[in-house]
Amino acid sequence: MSSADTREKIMSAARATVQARGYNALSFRDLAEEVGIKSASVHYHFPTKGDLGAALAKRYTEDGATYLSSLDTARKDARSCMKQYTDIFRAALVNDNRMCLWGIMAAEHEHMPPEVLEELNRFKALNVGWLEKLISVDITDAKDRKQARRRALGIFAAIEGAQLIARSQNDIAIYDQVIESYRLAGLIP
Amino acid sequence: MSSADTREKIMSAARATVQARGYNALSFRDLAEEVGIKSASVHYHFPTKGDLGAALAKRYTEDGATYLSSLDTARKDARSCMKQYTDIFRAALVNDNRMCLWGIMAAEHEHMPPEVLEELNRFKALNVGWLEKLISVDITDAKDRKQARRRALGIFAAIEGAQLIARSQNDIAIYDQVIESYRLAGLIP
DNA sequence: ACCTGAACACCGTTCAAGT
DNA sequence: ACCTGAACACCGTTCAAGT
Repeated sequence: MSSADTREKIMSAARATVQARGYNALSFRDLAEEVGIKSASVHYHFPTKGDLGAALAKRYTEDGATYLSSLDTARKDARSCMKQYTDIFRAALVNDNRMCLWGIMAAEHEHMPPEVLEELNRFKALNVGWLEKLISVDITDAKDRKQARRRALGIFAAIEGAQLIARSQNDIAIYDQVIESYRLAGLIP
Repeated sequence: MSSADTREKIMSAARATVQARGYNALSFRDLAEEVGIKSASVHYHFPTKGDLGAALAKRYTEDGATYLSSLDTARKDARSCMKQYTDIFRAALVNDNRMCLWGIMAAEHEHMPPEVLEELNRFKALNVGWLEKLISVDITDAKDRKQARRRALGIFAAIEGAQLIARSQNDIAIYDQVIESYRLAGLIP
């Protein structure tokens, strides 16, 4: 088996664990056993836990960018597009009550080395940028543009919060209800 | 020094640490040193880390209930009341970028023993109940009432998300902007 | 009643040693 | 290039022993 394969196996096992139980719960020994090597060998691929965390966050942003750009936003109305978006976070909950990597790592913010925090910011910017574009399709006024940016930030924060509260009760219905309340209130299309 | 004093000192030191760095970062050895006893002695007061966590969550709910009932909601308009509420979460951020105990423990949900999860639900119910009351002062229609409950849940989730995103960048201005975007969008009064 | 030292199985990390 | 065993200082927890 090539080194690239081992590296990939480490990353995918680690990502699943972090989304399910958090960065702090990630153990190099458990990870090694899952992959079939010794814990010291994990350090060959990722010198420190922070390096692994940064690689996970970077990959997560890349995957997110690929997925968002694959969404068909041109021929759909804003509401359908927003549903596609909120369904991403919904899928994580359906998948064994997992959480968005950004959300869980942001909550563990104090344990994150600077490289990870930088990657988290990139992920956030990617999402807020996508949302801003979605909600400002027919905005031309400069003041409205600035408000759209902040609205997009608010939408991202609110969706992360919805995931957090639904996950804390392991109840997908709560996520759906909260998202619907955002729509009824006018926060999201 | 009485045992009650030691117990209180353990709890207040632990609460500060959890709000700043999370439940997982809480170390019985560090805690013991801060309080001036040995780590084995902490176990005398709180047999397991889960017991300590549950005690923290319970106290947090009690303190929250006391504070919320102290707020003057009778003679103020809804918007002023809501500002008093969002300022609670703002204060945690101002206090060394700390987070609401509910938010950080909800994110660490997988490490929480059942007693803690129960307490977290009580805290959430307390807050959602207070918010529901606030936003439904002049609602009589039954269908609107049900919507008010879900809206209150959404507001709580959105505020937790706002705290999470602001904290991840250690930037109180982000919190203010996101809260303002909620108000402009019509999610909160 | 309250505290302690010592032990246990865990953790991330390092490093010399293997192939 | 990739992996390993052994060691280090950490962790929560237990327990017999102290006062």
